[in-house]
Amino acid sequence: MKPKLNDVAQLAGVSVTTVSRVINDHGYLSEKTKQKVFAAMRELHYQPNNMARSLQGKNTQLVGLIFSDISNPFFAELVSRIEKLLFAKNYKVILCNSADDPQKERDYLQMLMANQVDGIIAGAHNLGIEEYQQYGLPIISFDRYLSDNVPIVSSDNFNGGWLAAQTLQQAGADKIAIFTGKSHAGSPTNGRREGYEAYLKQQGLTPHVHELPFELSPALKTMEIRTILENHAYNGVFCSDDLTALLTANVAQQLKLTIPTDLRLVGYDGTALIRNYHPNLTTIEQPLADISTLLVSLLLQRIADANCTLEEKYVLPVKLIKGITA
Amino acid sequence: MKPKLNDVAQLAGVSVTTVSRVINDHGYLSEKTKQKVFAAMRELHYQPNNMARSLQGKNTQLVGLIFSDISNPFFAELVSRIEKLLFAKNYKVILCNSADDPQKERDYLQMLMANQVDGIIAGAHNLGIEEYQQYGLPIISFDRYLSDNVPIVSSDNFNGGWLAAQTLQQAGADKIAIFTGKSHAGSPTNGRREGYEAYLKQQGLTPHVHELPFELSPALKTMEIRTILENHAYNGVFCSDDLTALLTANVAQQLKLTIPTDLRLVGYDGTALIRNYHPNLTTIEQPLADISTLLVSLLLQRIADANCTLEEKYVLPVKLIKGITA
DNA sequence: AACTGTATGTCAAACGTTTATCATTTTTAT
DNA sequence: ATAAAAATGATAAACGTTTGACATACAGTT
Repeated sequence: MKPKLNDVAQLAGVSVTTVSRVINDHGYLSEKTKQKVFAAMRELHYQPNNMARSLQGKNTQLVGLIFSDISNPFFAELVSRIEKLLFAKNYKVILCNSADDPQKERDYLQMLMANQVDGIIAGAHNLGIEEYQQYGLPIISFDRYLSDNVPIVSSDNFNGGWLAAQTLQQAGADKIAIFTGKSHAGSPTNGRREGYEAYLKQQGLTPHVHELPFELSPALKTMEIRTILENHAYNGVFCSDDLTALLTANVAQQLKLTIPTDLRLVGYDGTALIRNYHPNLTTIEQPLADISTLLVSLLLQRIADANCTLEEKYVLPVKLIKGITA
Repeated sequence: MKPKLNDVAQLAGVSVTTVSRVINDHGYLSEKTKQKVFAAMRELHYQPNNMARSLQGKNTQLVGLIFSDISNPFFAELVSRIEKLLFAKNYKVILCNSADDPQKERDYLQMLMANQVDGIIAGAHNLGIEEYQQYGLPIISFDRYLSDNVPIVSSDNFNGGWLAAQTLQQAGADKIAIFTGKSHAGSPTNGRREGYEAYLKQQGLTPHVHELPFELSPALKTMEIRTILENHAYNGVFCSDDLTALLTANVAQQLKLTIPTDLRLVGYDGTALIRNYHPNLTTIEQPLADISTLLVSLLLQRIADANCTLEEKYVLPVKLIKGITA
């Protein structure tokens, strides 16, 4: 059996109370007993049972992370950063791939509650989940409206869309399309699209909006894109995420459209993966380091003081990454 | 406060015992009381406290996942799949990015123990961690030797290396290099390299091994690759992971080397990401679906019966994905 | 000698649940 | 009507830890 407090106490020749005091640094303790206790803990490879501790009212030091799917490099990088930051603060992370399935998301929420997580960071796609309100749990959202009093951290999507359109135009494009996800209220890609539309309108150009459902497989998406590019003589395309931009580049190559002479291309996200392995792609970078730092810091504030007042929205500036595609 | 068993009992007008029985489906229960209890649970949004349950000796239904870094798409996809499989079996996942830091890995292990995880799946890079043996916890390893009696699941690295070399040769290459990570005992990339060397030897060709340390940033790696390609007239390169293959393709483009006429290229991993967004890349696909299924299934076996005998090694077949780079 | 501060111990309650035991009541079958 | 089976309850112990109340012992100061 695993060693318990009692075993440590026996080996160290002290009482359980003393051992517990050592562990929690509580009350008077001599250096000598501390050392004895630590030695005993080491010898037995003792690990306090977190279940028992948190039953006592201690925090679980667990945080739930709900994202649609971390096999998407953007979320992978975000989750990786968040995990690192939280680990440094002595928190552990329970990972949830909600797969954009509201029921799964609901199940995950329940599960996280049952596991007594101290808080949740959510960046899932499902909107209007009333459950988020019910539990009085600290929650911070990335880029999605979940419910009132759940703060939202996001990049400046509007400005990003504007910047993308501007970049395309300045690179010589005048028939500029946007490939974006299905727009539903509260979705962040809306902001990107609005920024794009606003810029085009200001310049007297017509927006051309193509909605590619988020759930579409890359193969189907490729077909769609191919059809679109064949039927419209666009010379500039803004893709509201980098992966779609890669598909578009692939299609362009198939159609013998040279980038950036025939077709200019701007993506969105600018993960390390894209910057490192696709330095050619012009894209709008979301400040992932700042985003994750802010998400974590806000969550920890809420955990420390459930009633602390936070802003409703935190919008972080984006940055143009100049490649050669626009 | 959160509702507890007692509150549910009161509302349903039954005893705690009965509620507990309903929850655990234990003993005689009438349909009527069951419904009453379920209704009360719903009304209160009751969630059993998993901490308390597992203190009772119940499993925590928690599994620890230790990988070097999920911002690497390969691990992201693997972790994503594992999480989905485990969630379907009612397990939750605690994510650990060990960052290839032995101390962090050790800390994570401790932490997972303290959280009473039922088991661990590890694919971290650090070798010879004696801690793995100490705790009598079910562990399954991906592609790394951790300790005796920790089963290893991996793809057929040797055959993959062989296949890659063969593919390059059959595509017309005769000066074939390998770009691989630093080799240390127990590392899986060794197998890939050995397969590559074996094939070349069999064909009477000289192996050219270039070790690019795993920790190198993409920018530095790119420089290294550039130097290598400039100083050797290779017409075929096998990269022991797809990301390095992408870098090599980028460098080739800079050096005006046409792929596959001047330079043939084969990668390794074949994640969905690569297959979807880089269909041109010829690569060796690790069967991620099978790998994750097997990892999970072995772990669950070990959890169900700590003494069940498992093989030491499970080697899953790889598959050549024919792109146009070789 | 009396006091103070430091260091440890004993004991017990509490956290929320499970589970066993025993008891009681209701239902069903004969 | 009687026995067996089904349904529920009351009670308490257990899981491993924390924490408070209280007691005791010894060191160093006055």
